[in-house]
Amino acid sequence: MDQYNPKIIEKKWQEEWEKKGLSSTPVDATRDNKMYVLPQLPYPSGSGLHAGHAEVYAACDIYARFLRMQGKKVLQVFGLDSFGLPAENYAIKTNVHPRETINKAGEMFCEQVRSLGISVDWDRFVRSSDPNYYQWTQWFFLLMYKRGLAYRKKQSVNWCDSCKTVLANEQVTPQGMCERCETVVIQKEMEQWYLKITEYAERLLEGLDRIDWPEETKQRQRNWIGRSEGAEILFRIPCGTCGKKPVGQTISCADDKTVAVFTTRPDTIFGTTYLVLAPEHPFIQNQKSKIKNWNEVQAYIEKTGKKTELDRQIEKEKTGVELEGIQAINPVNGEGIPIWIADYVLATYGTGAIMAVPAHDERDFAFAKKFGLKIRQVVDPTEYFVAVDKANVDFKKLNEYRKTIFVNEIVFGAEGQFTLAVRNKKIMNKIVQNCITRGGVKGIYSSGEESVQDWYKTEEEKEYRPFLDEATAINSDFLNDLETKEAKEKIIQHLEAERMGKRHIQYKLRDWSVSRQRFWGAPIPMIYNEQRAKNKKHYLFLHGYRAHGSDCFRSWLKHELEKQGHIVWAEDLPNTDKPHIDEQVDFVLRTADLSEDTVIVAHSHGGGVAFRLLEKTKQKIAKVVLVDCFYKPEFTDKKRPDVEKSDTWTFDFEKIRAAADEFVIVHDRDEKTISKKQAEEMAELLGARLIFETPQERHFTGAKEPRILEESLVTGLHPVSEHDLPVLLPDDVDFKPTGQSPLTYSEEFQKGVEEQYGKGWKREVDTLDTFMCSSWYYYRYLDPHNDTAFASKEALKRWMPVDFYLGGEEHVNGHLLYSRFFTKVLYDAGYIDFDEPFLKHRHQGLILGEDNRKMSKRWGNVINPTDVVNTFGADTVRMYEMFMGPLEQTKPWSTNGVKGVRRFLDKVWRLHASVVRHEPSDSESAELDSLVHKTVKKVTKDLHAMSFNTAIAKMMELVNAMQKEEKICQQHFEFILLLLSPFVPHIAEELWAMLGHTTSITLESWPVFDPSKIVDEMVMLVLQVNGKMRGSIEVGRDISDDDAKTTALCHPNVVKWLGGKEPKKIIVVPGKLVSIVV
RNA sequence: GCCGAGAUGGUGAAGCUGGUAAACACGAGAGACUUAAAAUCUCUUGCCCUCCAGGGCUCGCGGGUUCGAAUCCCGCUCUCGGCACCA
Repeated sequence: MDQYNPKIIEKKWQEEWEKKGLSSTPVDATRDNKMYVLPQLPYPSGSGLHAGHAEVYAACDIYARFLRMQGKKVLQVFGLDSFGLPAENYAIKTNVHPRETINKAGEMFCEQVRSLGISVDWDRFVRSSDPNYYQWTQWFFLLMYKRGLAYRKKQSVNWCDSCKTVLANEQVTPQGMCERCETVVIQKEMEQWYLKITEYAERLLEGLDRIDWPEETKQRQRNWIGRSEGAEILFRIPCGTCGKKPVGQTISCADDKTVAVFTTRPDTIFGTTYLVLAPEHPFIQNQKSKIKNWNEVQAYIEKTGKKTELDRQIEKEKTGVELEGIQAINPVNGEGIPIWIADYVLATYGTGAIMAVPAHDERDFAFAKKFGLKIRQVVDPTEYFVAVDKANVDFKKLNEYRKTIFVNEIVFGAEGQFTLAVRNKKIMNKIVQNCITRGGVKGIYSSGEESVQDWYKTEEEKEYRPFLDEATAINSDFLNDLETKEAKEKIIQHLEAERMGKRHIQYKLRDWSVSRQRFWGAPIPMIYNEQRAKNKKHYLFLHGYRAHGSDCFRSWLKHELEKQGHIVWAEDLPNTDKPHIDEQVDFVLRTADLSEDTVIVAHSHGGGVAFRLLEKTKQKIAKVVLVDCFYKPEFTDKKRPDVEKSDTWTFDFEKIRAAADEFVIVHDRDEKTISKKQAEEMAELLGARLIFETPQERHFTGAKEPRILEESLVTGLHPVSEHDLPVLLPDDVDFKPTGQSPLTYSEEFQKGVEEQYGKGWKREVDTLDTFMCSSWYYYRYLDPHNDTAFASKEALKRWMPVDFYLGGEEHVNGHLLYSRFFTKVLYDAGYIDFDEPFLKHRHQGLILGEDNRKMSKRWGNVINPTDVVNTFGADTVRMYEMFMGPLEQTKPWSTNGVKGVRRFLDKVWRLHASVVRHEPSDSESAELDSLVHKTVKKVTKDLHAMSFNTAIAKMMELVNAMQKEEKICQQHFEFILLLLSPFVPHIAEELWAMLGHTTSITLESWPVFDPSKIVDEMVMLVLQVNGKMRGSIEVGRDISDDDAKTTALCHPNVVKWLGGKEPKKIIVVPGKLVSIVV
């Protein structure tokens, strides 16, 4: 017989499988029998496949093959994440087009992956840089835009000066470096596209509880999202000239300003002794004229602005400058307090301003101490002590308490004596009642008492440190004596009633910046018209039922817009109490002019007026913003007796749609009168951008809503029509980085845009972050050739969600979070009926070099899996990587280990020579028969649990046992081949064929064990005397407990160790042991 | 500083809801086959005392619960990962 030669058989079977289409996706999959196995999308780097990739593909493939044999309909596909920086950087160096580089690298990568023998459906292969792929990446961007989740904003961003691009927060290392090139990242003010992932913060948190992911990974996402509960509180800054002092809501002077702060401890507001603003806070520039030490302030702002993230970390000493000449008023007691700016307050978190409570916050304390600011305690820092005997404490209960509350435990004094120190008198009493038994309490003291002070505080500790715990409020007026929890509740209610603050939940998560000033990515499918954006606009405000031109947000907005030089028309419409839209439209047409720079802002009932107006006019206008509008009255006549009947509200939406460049619908998320559904319908009719918002006041009835109006009033910006996708990457591009997007200089790129959209319109020249490509690729696998949708409804329903996803830990707060976000957006938009993409997710462990260091060219310890495939065979590589240790664990490579696995496969090969055709009972021991069935059981269980290493160990055990037999029956050999086939498909297939089979082993069913054969007739009973093992006996499986006891007591070793004493107690664990206590 | 994961032979690691710690593999040692080497096969291999028999010790450290703890509880040490002036 021939030698085992993987080089020949592996190639042979790979071709055979492909020819027969054995890895094609089954057509008869249903939601119940399907399994979607997903290896993470790789970037095909020039260095090719590395050991970690091989681990992922091997593990997924073993699992997929196993599932197929179990009758599941498996989808397994492979693709490439082929947009991105490395190819572009290479292009800059060599002037070779990135498409060429990446296609070449991709082909090589695919070749390497194929050589591992993985059973993926190659017909569904996708590449994110192919136009029929990125067309849909662009489609997702438009979906986000239409739903108000994509917006453009100028703000400070992470800039890598070497890559010449903006980076997402997720792409900046903790040291403040660019993830890719390790250049120090700087902050730069730039206009950028963002995706509003923050909108989904709460749902991204909530969804984590429903998915099977590593607990650690979920925790990391929770931390990254960073939810804190607290309050936003308004502090008034009086004008300083009129001399009046505002208290709470009372407005003393029209020139008073307010600054909002966020705090998680609103209960400590009476301890606020100063405010601190971030140096970038816009309020500061606003107050330039009033700040007496402006030069000093400005110098400080400049100095801190130049600091990099890194500098900020190194510098621990607090710095800051007081804003002289102004002060803030504490809304709860009217006290005037100083305002400082300092860079320990971050502009990007909360409101960029804090109320400083130095007595109860370490950072504020350090700052106050340095600058000599007042410190006022408002939470009682007293510790209460209970002196007791250790023996009298019920530690179990005490530990229960310690899980939830602050209990300090200090041992001191004579032996066995100690005290409990508790921060809170009520809780202390509870502990005394519940946790201290028998002898009871020797005494109760508080830290105020002199005798106690020496017990627990050294001289050094007696000095005040900020006390951060939750306890009882003091020096706090109406909050006094309340516990922190109650005090928080009360102060929030108070502030809300006074309109000086509100409950607020703050997240650390920030919106995802997706623009890149790079060439090799999907173009952002937007067009802009600079002139239109700059033009002075003519705003037309159309108010609602029973309202006036100056009502709700409009008076504030009018003021703002006029300040910017725009013209605002905001007249009262006739008959606001009994509105008729035709009459109102006539009035508008008589008194206002429409032009191509007109923007209509309509509220509520005003929407009807806007629609009729657009029907009647021939003038095309720039934009229509519909705030909480409706296009047909939904309420009954009883509720709104004076509003026209719905039959007069019929509109020609085609005409309306043609009358304006763009429509935006802003809708109160919680609005009851006008349903969300109507807003969605209207958006569909108008092709409008739909932004759901939580206004500060219901139905946008009064408060300023700057964020949303800023975003919805923008003009000169358009999405590319869906039918015009993809926006193709042009070829005439100079890659050299200039800080401007390379697409800026492409003529080809802008060709035809003006013809189609009008003069002055141009394409957006930035490209999308590659993470956008990889946020949805698992949907494209379902239906990769579809050119009418990213995937058909039918395919989505059949295959999603992903049943098993294997990928790297480095993507926890990037790719994995973004993918969940995309999926939730698709769910909201009605494309899918689930909102978590990956049901079960695991990370492969990092594979280290043989020297236990990270594989790196620098150490010369890189293992190229393809080399190993060439020397030992793909089967060996697959099996070795699984045998190294648990899938999720970091583990070092060992060439000797590889040899060991190859040795094992050689052994299996040689086993074939001993195979004879007969029944198991004819020649072999019953033990081997039993071991075969036990192995089937164990391997099946381990594969379900992804414990590949132990499954392999068990199979090795079986093979070792088989090897000792002179002859083995064919049936047994087939069992082991079937078990091995997911791991080492090539050799299994070859041996299977050598047995005379003409069909592929991959089409066989997974073996089933016979439960009667895995039960041993005789079992070992372990004998213990006083908990120590003293011997063992072999007994029948069905021995009774009494018989077991009797037999055990007769055992010579037991007799010896009993030493003639009478057993006090005998414990029998059936089938396992007898434990005798004397 | 905060959050998380982990620590078992010379090495990678097994060890189920507490019940013979070290399965499987690597490495090492001895032997068989061979002129020799490679390959293969057999045996030994946690540590200590001992010719053997046998005994003692051992899962990072210290306690506790239990007839019995690698496993459960408490405290500590160290290693690795994440976050970090997030109010």
